[in-house]
Amino acid sequence: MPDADLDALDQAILSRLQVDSRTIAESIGAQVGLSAAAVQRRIKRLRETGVIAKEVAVVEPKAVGAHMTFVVSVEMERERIEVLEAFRKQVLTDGAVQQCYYVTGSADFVLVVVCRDMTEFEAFTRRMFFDNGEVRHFTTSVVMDRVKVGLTVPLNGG
Amino acid sequence: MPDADLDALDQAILSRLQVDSRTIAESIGAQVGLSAAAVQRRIKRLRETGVIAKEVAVVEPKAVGAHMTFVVSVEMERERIEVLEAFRKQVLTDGAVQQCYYVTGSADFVLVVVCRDMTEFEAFTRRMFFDNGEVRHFTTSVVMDRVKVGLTVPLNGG
DNA sequence: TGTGAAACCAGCAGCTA
DNA sequence: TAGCTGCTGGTTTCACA
Repeated sequence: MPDADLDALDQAILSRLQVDSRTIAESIGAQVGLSAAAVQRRIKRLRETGVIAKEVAVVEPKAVGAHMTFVVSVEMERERIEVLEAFRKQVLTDGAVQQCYYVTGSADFVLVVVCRDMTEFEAFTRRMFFDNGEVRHFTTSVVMDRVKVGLTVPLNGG
Repeated sequence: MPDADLDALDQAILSRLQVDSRTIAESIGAQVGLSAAAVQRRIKRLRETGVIAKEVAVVEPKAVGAHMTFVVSVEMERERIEVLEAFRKQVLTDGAVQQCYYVTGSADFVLVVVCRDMTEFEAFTRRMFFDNGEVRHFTTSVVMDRVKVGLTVPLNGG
């Protein structure tokens, strides 16, 4: 559902909801010059058309004992479609993988991985890379600071 | 606020809210064996203690014309604290930067950047890298597929 | 815009560790 | 005692006409 052409009002609504999805319609309406009901109608439409993909709670990793984050670049042995597909599936089912991007360049995949500690990360690398004959090489970067973390998308009128 | 020791009930609640923050308390309660009021109390506490950092709407990038995603590794000229701090600030204010991690290894920062098209990305690299004398080198990977994108944190009882 | 339904929130009492 | 539960009434927010 690409480009569900959104007017400035929709964009203003989205820019609020991207920051705080609990903002009540009345408050948004006051800001953008719309009645609460009108705002709710637009939000409903944004949900139905898939512009708003989902609404989620963001959990502070440290608060649940997930103290370490890693950025891992992965290079596959061969770029056969089956190999890539199998790796995709593995990634999707593994809870430690927060994000995975299939990219151009020297690496094939870039992963963001969240673990309790180094031991857990080692277990992760074993099940994901060493036990997988199709992984040629991987490079780990330890995250020292999560400078900016979000899924916010730039909106022209944002 | 590290390790606000959460029991299995809290974890079960979080695992639902991480996927869909609009899940109503009654539904969660039915699943975990708790009254709606009790669930609401716990959610409130999780918000107040910062375990739930925020609740956000996730916007489908393509739906708002953001068709391209990039993973960019950045190496700074010198690792002086001022230089790093200045870069941090720039990152935080730039809407195209969705995520930024300060990492160990050959790169200093890893960015996830979202743009409408290549032209916009070129403008981004100019203002962020070329106009910044402290950036020694950067490497761009174009994202072909966002295999897995989220901020979900693994919960032991998840 | 307004009305009905639904979800959330605060106060109270009882139970358990 | 402290903390948590379930219950209930009052309020806010939402959804639909």
